[in-house]
Amino acid sequence: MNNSRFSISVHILTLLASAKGEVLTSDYLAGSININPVLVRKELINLRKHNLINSREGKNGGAYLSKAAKDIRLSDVYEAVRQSPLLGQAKNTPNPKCPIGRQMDNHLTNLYDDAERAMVEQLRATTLSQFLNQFD
Amino acid sequence: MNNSRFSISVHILTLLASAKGEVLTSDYLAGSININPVLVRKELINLRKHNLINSREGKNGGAYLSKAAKDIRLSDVYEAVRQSPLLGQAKNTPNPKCPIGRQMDNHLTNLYDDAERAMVEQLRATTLSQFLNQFD
DNA sequence: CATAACTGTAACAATATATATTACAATTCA
DNA sequence: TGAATTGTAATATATATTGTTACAGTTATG
Repeated sequence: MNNSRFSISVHILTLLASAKGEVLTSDYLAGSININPVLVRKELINLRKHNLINSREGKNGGAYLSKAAKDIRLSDVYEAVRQSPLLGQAKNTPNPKCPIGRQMDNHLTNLYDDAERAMVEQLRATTLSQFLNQFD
Repeated sequence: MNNSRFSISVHILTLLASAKGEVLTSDYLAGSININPVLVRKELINLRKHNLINSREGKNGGAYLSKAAKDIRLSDVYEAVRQSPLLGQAKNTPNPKCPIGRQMDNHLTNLYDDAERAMVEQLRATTLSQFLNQFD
């Protein structure tokens, strides 16, 4: 990952889980997270695309979880916000004339896949419900 | 991590391991990686600080591994370039008035520590020597 | 001992990415 | 119909990454 989208999405989902089915507005969510409401709405759209939340337009609209918090694993959240490999591949293209350089990307990609998989497995161990239960 | 420094450092170390003790110049390394030599020199300084390489100034100068490739684990490289948690904490400070928001950073930090630890353990499984052996 | 080949390092420029803001159409409730 | 809200685009601002230039300091070697 590259930014703080995972943090923001976990924060949103934790708030929704604590709301027990009530809808929360993007303004309310943004107020707790302390970021711009438009960013929250963008994240909500992404989370909805990944079937983690639903939202309602119009007056009394807002967002709510689309399934029970115990059925959402933090790995699901990670996968929803993931856009590029965890360990940043360099932008440059290694020199194809160099026998090491020209194979580097392949081997690094394999290595990164394994490393990222290990991390996702760890995230899979925690459900949203468990995460929420840690809060007082 | 945030950038491609891990990739660059692994690339550098792989080239040095393949050179079997011969020194390589930052210009040569930069040519294989296809980045600016100054960036390579900066990475070399960091790798040296972490006791992975040594370097010699002046004519016929350059860099070389400071220990056997089999004694360098890819987790060592990760730790050398690591500067911030793997999963980016958001820049914003959650609203301290929100009972969820005010505890969020703590719980996220614990979560991230566990996730990152799992990934580092996976990297620890591969030595630089093993990584190099994958190349034709 | 002069010269060429290097590293070390600072200062700065360019580019890319992330985040924030503004604005407003579309939707829904009451 | 009016108020509250999402959805979304366009644009601005901030921050981070990467690249460049320049040059002082170091070392090997003829």
